Amino acid sequence: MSQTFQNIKGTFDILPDPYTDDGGTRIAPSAEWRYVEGTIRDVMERYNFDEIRTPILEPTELVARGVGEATDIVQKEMFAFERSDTQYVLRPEITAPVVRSYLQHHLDQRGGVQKLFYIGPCFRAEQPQKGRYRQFHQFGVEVLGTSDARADAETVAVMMAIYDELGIEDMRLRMNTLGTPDRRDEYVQALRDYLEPYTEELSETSVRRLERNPLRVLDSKLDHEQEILQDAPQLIDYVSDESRAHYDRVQQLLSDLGVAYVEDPYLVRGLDYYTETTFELESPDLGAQSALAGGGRYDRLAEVLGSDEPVPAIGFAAGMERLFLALDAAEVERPGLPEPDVFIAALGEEAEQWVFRTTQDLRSSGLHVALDLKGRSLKAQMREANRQNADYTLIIGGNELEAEEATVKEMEGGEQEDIPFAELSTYLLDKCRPDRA
RNA sequence: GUGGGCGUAGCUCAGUCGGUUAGAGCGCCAGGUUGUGGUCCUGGAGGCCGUGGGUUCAAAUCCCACCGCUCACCCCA
Repeated sequence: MSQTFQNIKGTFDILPDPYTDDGGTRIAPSAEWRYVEGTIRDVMERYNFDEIRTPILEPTELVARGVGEATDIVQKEMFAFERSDTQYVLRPEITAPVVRSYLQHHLDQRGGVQKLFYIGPCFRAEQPQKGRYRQFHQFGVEVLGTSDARADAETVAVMMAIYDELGIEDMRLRMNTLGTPDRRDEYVQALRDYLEPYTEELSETSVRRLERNPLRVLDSKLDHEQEILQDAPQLIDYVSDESRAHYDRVQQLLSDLGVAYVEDPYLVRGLDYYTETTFELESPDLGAQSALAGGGRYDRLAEVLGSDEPVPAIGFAAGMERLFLALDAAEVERPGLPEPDVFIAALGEEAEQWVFRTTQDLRSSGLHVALDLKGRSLKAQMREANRQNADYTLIIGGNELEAEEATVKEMEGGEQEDIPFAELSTYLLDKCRPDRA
């Protein structure tokens, strides 16, 4: 290999053409990213979400609080650094930044409920492995300023709509409620009491979790632990009547919308500011990395971030890389490179000059026009036109300049006709872009 | 941090009981009469065989070290 630079480990370049990275993952071409992002934006717009863009750089403290001091993310998996006594972090997720922005700019004063969506890169410092990058890309929404069950339902609905719109069908939506922190404490106590006698049989991980983050024990993937958990107390039996009613309402709304889901009492989140509804979307096609998106209510986060007033809120976050895996698995058709309407081939210096100028004119009129920039032979220019899949190729040489007519070749069939220079743009627009003609 | 795998052309990969000038397919470039693409034919460019050291008459091939990449474990917003 040569001595040039390499991209940072765990990052990847998005190129005009698709390729396979060293880990064997297909990296989608830029046109596909554009298409997918465009579709996400379209659906978001239809659901009346407004875009928010926050900096990639945030104060470390914001993320530490927003994600939870005790979590591994904050402990060791963030890109954090110091400069002139300020602690910076490359954001590992976008919920805390959005809430920060909401509070900072008093977005509640825009009136009504704030329905925001975002899409952009995030960072983790963890060891990269297959499909898990240090720079990855997320999209999601945050609905701030209401605890109404309809906000929960709309959040789930817009998430589902995006995957539907993109043509991903094999999905499973799991839902649960966490209730409120006070009731959860009671539940955690009950869970601890229940698991106490089994301590010997639990894995190291689970014992550690039982200490630090007891709800996550429910996440265990070990069969024998799942057996133990079979008869464990259920969170749902501990939540308040209000929480229960909220959850029922959310479920009813989703059913009304025709959104299918399964209840999963073991779907949990560890931190206190997560409340009430929680959900996760997974695709069985993806094996181990099946989670496409997840979210839930975080009615206490704003206060954790310093707000005097609580800001009830719910959102979801989803990974772009995962989404592409799902699109690949589902063999969903995506657009390729944009192809030129017209390639203009020039023969000789005089023609080159005319072509260069005319190219600009045709572009101004709305056509996608390509030309040779290397002074190559006509044959090479034709080859190039073919490679780029141009619909038409114009051939301009001495004869054409003399007659003031372009030789216009329709590439698929190969027929040629002469079109007077004066009529060129009308002719081509009519053929290639009837909507703009 | 721990364990495994892999580094040969732009890409995918052959080639290792050590032995002429290191190969294929694809891609790229150029020709196959004057100014015409795709298919076909011909030719060409492009490699410090990851780096450094060692063994040997001789190393892509054997040995050692290093570097890089990668997968898995841990963890997962």
